[in-house]
Amino acid sequence: MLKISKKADYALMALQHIASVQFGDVTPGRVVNTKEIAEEYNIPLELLAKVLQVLSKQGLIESHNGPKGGYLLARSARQITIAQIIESIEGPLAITDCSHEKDGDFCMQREHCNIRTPLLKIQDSIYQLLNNMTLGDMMGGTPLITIQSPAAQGVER
Amino acid sequence: MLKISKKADYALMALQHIASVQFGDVTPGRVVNTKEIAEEYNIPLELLAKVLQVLSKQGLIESHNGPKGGYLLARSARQITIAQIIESIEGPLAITDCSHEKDGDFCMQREHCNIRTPLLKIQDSIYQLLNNMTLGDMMGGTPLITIQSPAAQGVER
DNA sequence: CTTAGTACGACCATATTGATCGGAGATCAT
DNA sequence: ATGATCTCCGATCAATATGGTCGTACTAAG
Repeated sequence: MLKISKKADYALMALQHIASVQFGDVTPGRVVNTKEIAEEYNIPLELLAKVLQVLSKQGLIESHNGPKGGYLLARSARQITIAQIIESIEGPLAITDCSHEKDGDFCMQREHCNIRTPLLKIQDSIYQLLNNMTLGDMMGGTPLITIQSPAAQGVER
Repeated sequence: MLKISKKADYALMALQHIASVQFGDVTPGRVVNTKEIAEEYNIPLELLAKVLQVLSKQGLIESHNGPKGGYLLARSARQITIAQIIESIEGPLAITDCSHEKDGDFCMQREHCNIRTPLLKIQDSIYQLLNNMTLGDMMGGTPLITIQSPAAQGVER
């Protein structure tokens, strides 16, 4: 059903939370630890920890060790796109198996496959969609998302 | 990774094939049986059969029993959208679990969930994308996707 | 040097999906 | 009518992905 995984969900929630604390009015610049997020959103602590580790390794957030430690956004919320977040957790967007096939690495039906090209177009459109929306947009502040999907420029129907 | 299932893949291939036979130059109007499609695209016969049965039950194709039997599109290729095909097989498009929650049927983190609204916007955009492309578009060699700039206007929190 | 936190890797349980098997019911040709 | 060919339908199995857990090591602040 084209679902995104729970881990990715958790990643989005966590990043939204971190961003809102970091740029919020109350305690701006404060680091946020795993436990705080887990409790706020009822996310299993250990699982969330792993998600945050991945995000950290991917360079979306910075980790600070030790007591009083926690996580911080690595860049501005406007510079983190939804696509980046989801791909950090789930790997490259691939609507269909043959999306990133190298030469000589075909699926069984590739030979006469008639749907690869259109599917890749669709995939590209979805990617544009996700990549044109940032964490900043998600937070309400000033929602400026502009989607001009390139794949969409086709003829009208 | 936002992947669509193999069954849905098969459904798309099969429908594309049926459509191209039905409206092709060679033997227009001919019915197509399961075996022919399975062999052409290297799809496991039994699995494809089940997929076609579902498509038939969903009213996308008509089945004709007995020898010389097979399948026909139930309507014109331009009236069958990619969204309809995929949803026939995979059920309603749901990018996230809470997409179609009824009242009182919350996910654990719904209470403080901060990402539901933006995700629903994204989902809607993807749906538009899939619903604006038809089987007919897929065949014409020039797939014309039309997105009407969707999602993220005014994500309020 | 103790404590509170992250980092990391191995691990299990369950759900989903892909795929298979067996038979029942139609339909057409002969 | 009868058999061959086809769809129809339900049950089942295997593989994979996913969600979730555990234990331990490492780091930094007090």
